[in-house]
Amino acid sequence: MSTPFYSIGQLAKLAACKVETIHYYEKTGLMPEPPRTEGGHRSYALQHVKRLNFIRRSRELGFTIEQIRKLLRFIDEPDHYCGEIKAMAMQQAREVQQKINDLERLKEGLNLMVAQCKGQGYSVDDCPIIEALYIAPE
Amino acid sequence: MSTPFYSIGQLAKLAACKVETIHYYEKTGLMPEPPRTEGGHRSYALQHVKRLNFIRRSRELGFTIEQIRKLLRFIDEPDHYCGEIKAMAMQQAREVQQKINDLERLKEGLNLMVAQCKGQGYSVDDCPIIEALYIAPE
DNA sequence: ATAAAACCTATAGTAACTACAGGTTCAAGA
DNA sequence: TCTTGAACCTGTAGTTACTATAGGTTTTAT
Repeated sequence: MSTPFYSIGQLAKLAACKVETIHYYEKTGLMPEPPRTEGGHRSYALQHVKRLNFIRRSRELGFTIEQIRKLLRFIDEPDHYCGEIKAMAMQQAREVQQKINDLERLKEGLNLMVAQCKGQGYSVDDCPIIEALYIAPE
Repeated sequence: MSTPFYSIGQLAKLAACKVETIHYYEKTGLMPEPPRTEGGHRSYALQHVKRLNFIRRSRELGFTIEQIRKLLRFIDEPDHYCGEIKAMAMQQAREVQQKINDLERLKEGLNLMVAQCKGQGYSVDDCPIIEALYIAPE
């Protein structure tokens, strides 16, 4: 079996993120400062791979760094309970729904404009898209 | 009737954006450098109100500054035709749809986690949300 | 005339990274 | 063992679209 230590490049591959991002997470305290080799290279263990995966997947779900910091505190301190984490996930789901609603309205507006636009061959002066955006005050 | 000149503060109110944002748009070339008063204050006319409204509404529809710069070039140069603008609006609609799809998947993931979580009273060790995020390699 | 509100410029800060520059260490082949 | 190239190191600057602050000047209203 191989030793359970990973270079930062290996960690990056295992958790599907970039080396620079790991540096950044370390600087901002999401990832711990790992032990180093003689020469000063970072040396990671399996727990780091797990933690970084957690961070990446949380980012993919739209959590901000600050929210993830909070989630990690819940995990790091063993006296916290699941309720707080559930509440955060529910809140996050609500925010995502809100964003979806906004984008749906936005899409409506765009489609309306596109439908009305005669397209090629007509000058910008007659373009209803421009019209729609260029609302003159009074 | 009043003179058709507006201070930057009045312009900001008429186009529903902040004074600092107008400064920023000027620096980055979206808004032109307007004439000044004796004392050096910016003096705007109706065309500026229209242009700033155009920019704001385009931003609300999710266009980036670079895209708006392009749209404004189409408008500023009288030899362009509506087709290019229609194409940009359609492309934008496609991108918005893509974002909506991504967020829908994300919401699914969150709701699944929330549904499985027993909540209050259970320790973090048993939490399926943590479980779902903390995917161990190997 | 005076004082408050609005304006001016320039710089730094925000989120979450990404991309250098210029140097050091590690791993593999000859 | 030596060498070379890949991977690593630190630190700083750039990205997007603004927002905020500081410290000073002009305008406007009383």
